[in-house]
Amino acid sequence: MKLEEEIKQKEFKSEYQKAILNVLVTANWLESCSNKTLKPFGISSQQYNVLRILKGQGSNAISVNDIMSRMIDKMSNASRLVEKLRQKGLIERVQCSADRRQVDVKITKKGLELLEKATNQMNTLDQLKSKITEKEAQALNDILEKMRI
Amino acid sequence: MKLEEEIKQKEFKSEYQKAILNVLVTANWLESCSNKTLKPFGISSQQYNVLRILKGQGSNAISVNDIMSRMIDKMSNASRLVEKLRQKGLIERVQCSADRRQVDVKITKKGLELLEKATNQMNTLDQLKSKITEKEAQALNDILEKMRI
DNA sequence: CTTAAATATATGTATATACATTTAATGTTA
DNA sequence: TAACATTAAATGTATATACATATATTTAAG
Repeated sequence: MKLEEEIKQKEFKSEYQKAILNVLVTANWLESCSNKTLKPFGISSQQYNVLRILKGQGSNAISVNDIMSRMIDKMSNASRLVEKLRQKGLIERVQCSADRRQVDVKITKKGLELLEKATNQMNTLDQLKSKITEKEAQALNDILEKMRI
Repeated sequence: MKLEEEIKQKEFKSEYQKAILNVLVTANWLESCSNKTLKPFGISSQQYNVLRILKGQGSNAISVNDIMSRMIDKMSNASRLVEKLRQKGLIERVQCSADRRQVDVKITKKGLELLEKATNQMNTLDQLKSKITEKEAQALNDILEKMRI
């Protein structure tokens, strides 16, 4: 969908200004799609992100700090997200014996099951394949990574 | 900055999955830059966005609904944002006489002044020009708009 | 060993989002 | 015109973010 329609603005200063707005609008749109899909599972997209990070660690527990550094959304309240997931029984928290400041976090069986079901419903990725080519996806990645220098 | 470093993930399913993550990470990064710049002015990036929308209307007042439809971030609480801006004296709110459900919102002189100062500090745009070419910006816009179909 | 610095996590506060619901005003239609 | 639907805005609740600060623990320096 055209940016012009999306935010009802007719003119832009430059392609650069459009680029910034387009990135923001697209991220918002993606986030909103995810949240809609995840709602029936009772988790937010941030909580989903944490579960995926934990699954990526296999059976290894990782610290809250590690989770933070792997999150898409900037830091800060990983510990609160982890606590929410614990309350739902989707993760386990154990104080690390080697370093008692640290908390080892691990996904539970229940968490893995929910994650799998949710991931099956997350079809943004498959849909994307029908919208842009692989070359376009690559170009997008290159340009976005240049932006963030 | 490479996505791999940004979220400490070594492998991705596909360029498509990377694309989605890259958009989210970049938006987050942009948002965070804006917030840092705006902090000294005492407004959030959402409030800044509202002020820009109002400035775009020149001396015309527009409704809360109009503001909502022009916002980058999805709807919902435009009325609360407007209230915050009113408390700071940056906008004015007048009940519309033609339709008493509506509220006409207009930026104040103080709001315009703050907006101008803040905009001068928002150098993301200028910085972007040194990072990607205009063609790349165009390509980015095309691809992102295809994504959102 | 003791004190100071650094680290890991948690918490407090203000702000924002999402979604549902409410309230008031306006439109529509039988 | 009365009844119902629609619209504009506001509000309630749960969740998330940003930033600062607090607490506990570990590391480093003297």
